[in-house]
Amino acid sequence: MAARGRECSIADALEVVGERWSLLALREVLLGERRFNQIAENTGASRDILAARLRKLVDAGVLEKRQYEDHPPRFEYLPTESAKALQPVLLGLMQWGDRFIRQGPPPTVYEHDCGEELRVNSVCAHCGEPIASRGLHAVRLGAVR
Amino acid sequence: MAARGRECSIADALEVVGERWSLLALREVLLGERRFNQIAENTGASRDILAARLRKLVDAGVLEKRQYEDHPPRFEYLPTESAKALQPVLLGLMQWGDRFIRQGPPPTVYEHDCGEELRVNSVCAHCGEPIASRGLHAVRLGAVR
DNA sequence: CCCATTGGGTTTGATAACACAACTCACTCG
DNA sequence: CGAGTGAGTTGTGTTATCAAACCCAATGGG
Repeated sequence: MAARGRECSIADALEVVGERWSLLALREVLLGERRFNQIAENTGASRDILAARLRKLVDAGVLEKRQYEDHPPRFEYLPTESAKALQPVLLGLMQWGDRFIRQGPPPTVYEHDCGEELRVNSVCAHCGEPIASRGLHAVRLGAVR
Repeated sequence: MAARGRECSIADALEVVGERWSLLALREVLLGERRFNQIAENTGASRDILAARLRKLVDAGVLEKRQYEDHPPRFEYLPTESAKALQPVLLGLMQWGDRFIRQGPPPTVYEHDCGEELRVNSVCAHCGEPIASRGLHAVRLGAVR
């Protein structure tokens, strides 16, 4: 698709999860939904598009499609390591939506195993300091094609 | 648009930044690009779509459009607090792309003010532990409309 | 003066993505 | 036998996206 523009892993990531419904389908799988009909209902995606998106996510290794019944054939979608690694991004997006887009209280609340309501903090893996826009700068950039 | 599906801030967030080019335009603004032509070239977006996306981001309060010259009128796009708050999400997406989608070395590298190459860690704001998929569970969910 | 260039878009016409409902297939259950 | 479930696919429109061309105001060079 987009063969132009800056070479960038954000762009690459969006090739896989950047289409409408992809991230919402992923949200449902990470919430524990595994079946096509449930994912369709909970996201609101139309069935044909959802089928295409799930196929793409499976092809990209984000989901695993597993047959859990032979007669009749029935399938479920499971999160891979790749999907689980994306969960903090989803949570970050959710928190951003809670704060800057939504009006009213957050519709979805998570609890961390420490017992408290979850709020995600993004910190530098080296020094542990929270990441702020002005505390970082790009030292190498992808070339613009 | 999507009036159906689970009530969810991820879905709300995607209404604003979920379309193709929105996040890439935001990436450029956060990298310091401010002018329409530069953003168009660096993302690869076509000019009409980019104009629509930028308008939407401005309307949603993610970017600020400022006139920096009167004759002829010239504009620049600046990141608001909302945009800056989204940067950790962008970085998370970039890191995920680096690790699970890309082959080869990361095209873009950031440095944190602590002097080290930036890697983002998502931790629980309360206990400071890294967030793993199995260390959390939803305690309240948005209703499915 | 005349022409090209820059900046910031809008218009146009073709192509691709999407939405919605209906349909299929392979069963199971009452 | 008929209804229901699960997991899609097919058919038919509508909408969005794309690339290229165009517009306008000003500025710079010959």
